Amino acid sequence: MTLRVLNTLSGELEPFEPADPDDVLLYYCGLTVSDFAHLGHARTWVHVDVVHRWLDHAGYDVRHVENITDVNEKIVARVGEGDLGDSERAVATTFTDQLLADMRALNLKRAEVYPRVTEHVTEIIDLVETLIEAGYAYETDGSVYFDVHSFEDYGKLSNQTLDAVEPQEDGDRSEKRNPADFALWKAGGVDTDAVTDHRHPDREYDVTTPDGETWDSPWGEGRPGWHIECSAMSMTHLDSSIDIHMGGRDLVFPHHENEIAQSEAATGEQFARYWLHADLFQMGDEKMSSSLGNFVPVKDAVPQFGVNPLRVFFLSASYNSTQTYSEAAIHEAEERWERLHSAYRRASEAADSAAAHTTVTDEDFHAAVDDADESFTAAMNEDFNTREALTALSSLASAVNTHLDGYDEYDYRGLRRAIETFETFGEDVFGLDFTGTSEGTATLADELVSLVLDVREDERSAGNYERADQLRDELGALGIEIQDTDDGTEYRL
RNA sequence: GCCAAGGUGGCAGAGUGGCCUUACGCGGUCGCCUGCAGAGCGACUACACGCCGGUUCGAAUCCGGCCCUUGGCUCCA
Repeated sequence: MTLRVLNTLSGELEPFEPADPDDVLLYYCGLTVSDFAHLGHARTWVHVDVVHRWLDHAGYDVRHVENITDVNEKIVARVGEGDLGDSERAVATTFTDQLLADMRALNLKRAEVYPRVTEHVTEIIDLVETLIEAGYAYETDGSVYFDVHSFEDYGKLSNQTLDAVEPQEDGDRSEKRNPADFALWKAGGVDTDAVTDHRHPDREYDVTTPDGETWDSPWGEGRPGWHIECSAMSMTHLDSSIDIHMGGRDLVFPHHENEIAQSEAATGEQFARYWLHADLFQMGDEKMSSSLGNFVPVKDAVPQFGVNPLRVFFLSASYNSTQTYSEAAIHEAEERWERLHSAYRRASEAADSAAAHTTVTDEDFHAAVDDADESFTAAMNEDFNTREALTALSSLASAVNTHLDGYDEYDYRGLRRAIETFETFGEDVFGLDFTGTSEGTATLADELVSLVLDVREDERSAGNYERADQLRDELGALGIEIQDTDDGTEYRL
């Protein structure tokens, strides 16, 4: 059972073998904090999270680093907008705080560190100096550019040749030797044209011409280029050569291509051995993106749909295929989640009931649990096929229900195995919350509902079904669904 | 134009040569169960694989060509 992953570098499925057999160094290209995170980001996060969790499950010690880009013209563009903040750093902090809150809400495993560009300018400058000394970069008028012609392998990730890239004329930065050269360090302050471009025509700003932050460097006052930060932070917090580098497919070129060029030019080592790219999330027939303004923010979606349904929704398509937003699809995922959760609860209650015996053995049940276990593992090992893995969990739910419906006395060991499988794969690997008691509010509300249910039960016993149904309908109108079972009436919000 | 991913049943979405799985789920139909409903179980429905050729005893799955969609081509997860 070896893990195979689709490496963008080769375009092929490759056996996964970390440099150190016990550890995995994982870097995920995080966000530029210039807006609220949306479901497209959330989808990638959840998949990165599951990769992390699966590697944990496989016994690796995962060192996971995730950067936050807090220096960018788009951030500066929002200075003075509403309560976002009155400086680049303040705006970045506003969105960073929300981003981390969104991640917690999505039940993502924490990265080891969330490094920020503003905290790594020293390392960035050191890396740029190394590149200049090695002849891979040149300085012009206080700006420093990477000379793509000096790096032989340029284009190996996106499978493009310089000839294909070069015709894309840049225009404004004429001090570059070649159009494809990219900035490592930019002289002066923010690009005011870029800031203006990113301002929203319908929004009001307290500051008309905001400044971005600048730093001293050997080439004078300036700002770091976009790509250099990830190289610097990956090397600082992990190593000069790491195992996995992940990100959205839209980053393959130029961002990741440039990261490879500058990193490998500087160190002479392979920057990352496996490049995994999550495909994009679509809104209708175009991608969901901040710049297109067609996005659903995470902070709105989590309360609306719930974290478990959202995670199931994202995992119901594999990370390297596109997925399209639709409320109907998310509601379907919610039903799927409910089915899994309800089977888990039934198994737990049955295992604790007097009807469960260690002397009862349902061979079919055991075989189904074995099968779910093997299928889940095989699916995940084949490039994290979460959809197939989800299928295995559905089968497990069916197996539990079939057993409980078919037997009057229950197979205790079988139930325990099913429960453990749900917990291992559903909770630990997929990050679903099976054990949490819905919202964990065993309060006055619960007692009141119980009271109403008792009254309803009395009416039912007396044959007053009209009255009983009326109570059920009225509870339903309040958002409380009830369900009569052999073991009494259950309800959920 | 170049690079990349993809085109599968009403929807959504796995499957990469012959257990075809018409996977799993949603939807729909019918049974069981239930006072009813819901949930659950069982059965059925949908016998699909962009188009045209080719390889093969046999292809959704391999090869060639074409059409279309999405993404990237220096703001992008």
